[in-house]
Amino acid sequence: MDYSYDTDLEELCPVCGDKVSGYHYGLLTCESCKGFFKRTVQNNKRYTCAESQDCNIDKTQRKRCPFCRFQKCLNVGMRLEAVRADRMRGGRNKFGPMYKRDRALKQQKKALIRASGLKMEATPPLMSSPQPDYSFSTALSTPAPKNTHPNIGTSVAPTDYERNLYASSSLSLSIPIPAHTPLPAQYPAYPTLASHAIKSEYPDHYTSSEHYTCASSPESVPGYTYVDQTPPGLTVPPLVLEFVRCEQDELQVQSKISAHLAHLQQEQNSRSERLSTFGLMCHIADQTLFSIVEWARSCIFFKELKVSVNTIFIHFHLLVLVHLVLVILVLQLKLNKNEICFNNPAALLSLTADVKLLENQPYVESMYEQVNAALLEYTLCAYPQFPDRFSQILLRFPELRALSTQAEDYLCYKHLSGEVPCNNLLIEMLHAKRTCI
DNA sequence: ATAGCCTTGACC
DNA sequence: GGTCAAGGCTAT
Repeated sequence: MDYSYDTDLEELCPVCGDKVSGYHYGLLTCESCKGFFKRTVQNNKRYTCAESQDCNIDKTQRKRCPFCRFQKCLNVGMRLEAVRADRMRGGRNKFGPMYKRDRALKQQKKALIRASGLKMEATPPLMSSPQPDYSFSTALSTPAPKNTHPNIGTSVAPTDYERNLYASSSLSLSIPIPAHTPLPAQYPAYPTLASHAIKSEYPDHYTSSEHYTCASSPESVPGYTYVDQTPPGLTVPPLVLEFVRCEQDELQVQSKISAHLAHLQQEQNSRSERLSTFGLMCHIADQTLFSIVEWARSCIFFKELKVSVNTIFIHFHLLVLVHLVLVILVLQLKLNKNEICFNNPAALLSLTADVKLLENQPYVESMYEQVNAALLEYTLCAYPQFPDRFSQILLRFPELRALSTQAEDYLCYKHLSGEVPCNNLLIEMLHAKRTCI
């Protein structure tokens, strides 16, 4: 296996693909995009796009359209609030711990992949499949998903980006999904620094308003403080490795959610009829849904599934709920990062048991078995002192499903009483599922 | 206006 | 005292 691509990819600026020079305004970017972002925010610049606001931003073309470049900066998660209103130089900001943690996670991931790569060269994978045609090694013959930065090479406004998730030719839904709640065509009219509408780093009293800290502030990432350490000398099953590999960049997911929340907050402040807390949560759940769809698009299982993936997407709203419940699981069971990787595939595959019209049932079943086998192998190796860890984890899935069903019913009820925001994707998927099954 | 290099300063 | 992300400076 060739891991150099993954390693190299982490060195690329998510905005233009140039060489990364360090963490700037919330994430790893190149020096030029750092400067561009700083100039734009500090000088409160306004740009317009001469084309259709979807210009491609790469190293050679980044100068051509500052509008789309700035839009992309925001889309990938660069933080307005990291630009200092008082222009104070030097020192450290509140993102310090987040950078540190991200670095540690990247290091862990790299070490895990490298160590397993060396091991796999020496010894063949332990796993065997009852149906060789569907075995993981076969699946891997397709290029493994390597792009952890789905936005690279594209410059899309949130609306376009979200629409693109469903317009993809290979993975589009067979059911019509109406356009998502429209976000402004212009890039979010970010508040001016002078107005202090953005919580700035300094002086610290701006922090009295918690509007822009939300869930993604470095000190509040509940549940996702993984209890990791893969024991030295452990042979990690290739499937686990694959999940670790196709996991999305956590910092970017956080940044995107944060940017979305900031945007919602701004909308809340400007619109006359404000959303209820429940309405806001629906928006946030939608955002999570996009993350999961993104994950699925890069996951080997779904690349292989091809046709029946449409059916499975319909179940994604359940996964959003599963995700929320997972936070509780993490706290209760102290799952480590490698086990967390099983959440999406395992939960998803177990949920597909409900799908009556699954076109490729044997493949799904085979994958489900492989996911379980890999998890079993991993838990036995990593926790020999807790032989029932595997069954403990597995036992939680019925609970998750039960909770998902409850949440689904609640969502339906809320929908019927008109409390779900228009064009909510969760609802659309719920409808699609009911008409499909 | 851009982007590469320089200076600064809180935190380890 | 070293690190490294802030802001600053300045050729292009």
